[in-house]
Amino acid sequence: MNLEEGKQKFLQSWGALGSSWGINRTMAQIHALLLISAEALSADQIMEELQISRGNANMNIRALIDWGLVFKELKPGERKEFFVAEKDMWEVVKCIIVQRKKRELEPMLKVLDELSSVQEESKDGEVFADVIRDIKLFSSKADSTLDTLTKADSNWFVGTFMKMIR
Amino acid sequence: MNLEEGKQKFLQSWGALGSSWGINRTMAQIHALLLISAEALSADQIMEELQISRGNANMNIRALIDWGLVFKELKPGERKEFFVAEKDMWEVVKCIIVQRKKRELEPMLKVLDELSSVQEESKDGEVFADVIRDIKLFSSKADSTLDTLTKADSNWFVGTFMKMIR
DNA sequence: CGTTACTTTCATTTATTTCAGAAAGCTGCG
DNA sequence: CGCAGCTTTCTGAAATAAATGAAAGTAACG
Repeated sequence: MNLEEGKQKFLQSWGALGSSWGINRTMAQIHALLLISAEALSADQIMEELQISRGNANMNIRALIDWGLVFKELKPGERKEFFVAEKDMWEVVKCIIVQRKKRELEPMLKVLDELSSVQEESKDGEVFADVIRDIKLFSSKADSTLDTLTKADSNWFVGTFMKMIR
Repeated sequence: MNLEEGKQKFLQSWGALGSSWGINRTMAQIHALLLISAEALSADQIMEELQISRGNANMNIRALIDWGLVFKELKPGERKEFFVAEKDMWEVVKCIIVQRKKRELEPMLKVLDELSSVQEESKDGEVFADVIRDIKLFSSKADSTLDTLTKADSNWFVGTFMKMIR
């Protein structure tokens, strides 16, 4: 496989992976493209490379910047904006964890708290309370674990997990 | 909040969470409904409760069974099939991890292997190789970590993570 | 100022996903 | 058989999400 084929395949696969991770296909592809670019790219270069419209490119670049996965880079003497991706995989994963945690886990914990107040003396009521308690226990644990993870640096992560998995 | 309101809210929230996890809304709601039911439910009861069609119910129950999140239960003397959910949260999460790993991580690892063969003497070629190597490293680590996790039992998980996060 | 070189927004269009309901498949029983 | 009682599969319709392209907005520079 040559470099060009490899790049195409990578863009393709990263896009597919992204779409099952709450990141839309194009957003993931832009990220992939920037990941494997030696230089910062302009919006026009991204549009050209991925064959997408200006609007689409802009919106997704913006979203990636919000997530903290991509940064603006201004070249002296150029009026265009250029973009670079965060290339440290551990940082990338941390960003994604933070976003998903915020969007999913935290709202869920809030709902679970409300649901804990349900009290009813019946078989159904008991089962309900049990399930909610279990999920809450599990979610809080996940929440604090993720907090710790996202505060940790790469070496700590590698070290701890390596020990953990023997 | 009374039990009925609580149930509705739970069905609602679990459905929303599911849909950002590659599990479709209805599938997640059926799972939620079974989770909080003291008794096994029939397809008809599920249709009634969630106001969904027979076809929809059937397809999603089937999918849940495939995933290992729901089991058939045959009541003696009844021709209907009844369904119960796996209620141990740790088992539930393990199921989901296994499915997602199979659907996402493993294909990605395969692609990365192919992409490792790309060799080209240029700045771009170098960056590409570097990125692929990093992702591969990270993914393999994630892969073996998840393997260990899914083989572990609940107590081990709780213990290790509690230690890990102080 | 006003022109130029971009960036951002937004109403439409287009693609994807999900669902209801009809039709077809089983299974067991008389 | 053939009918009753369920389960499964399929297809077109409806809902949802994403992309386009043109118009509006901004900022640097003479």
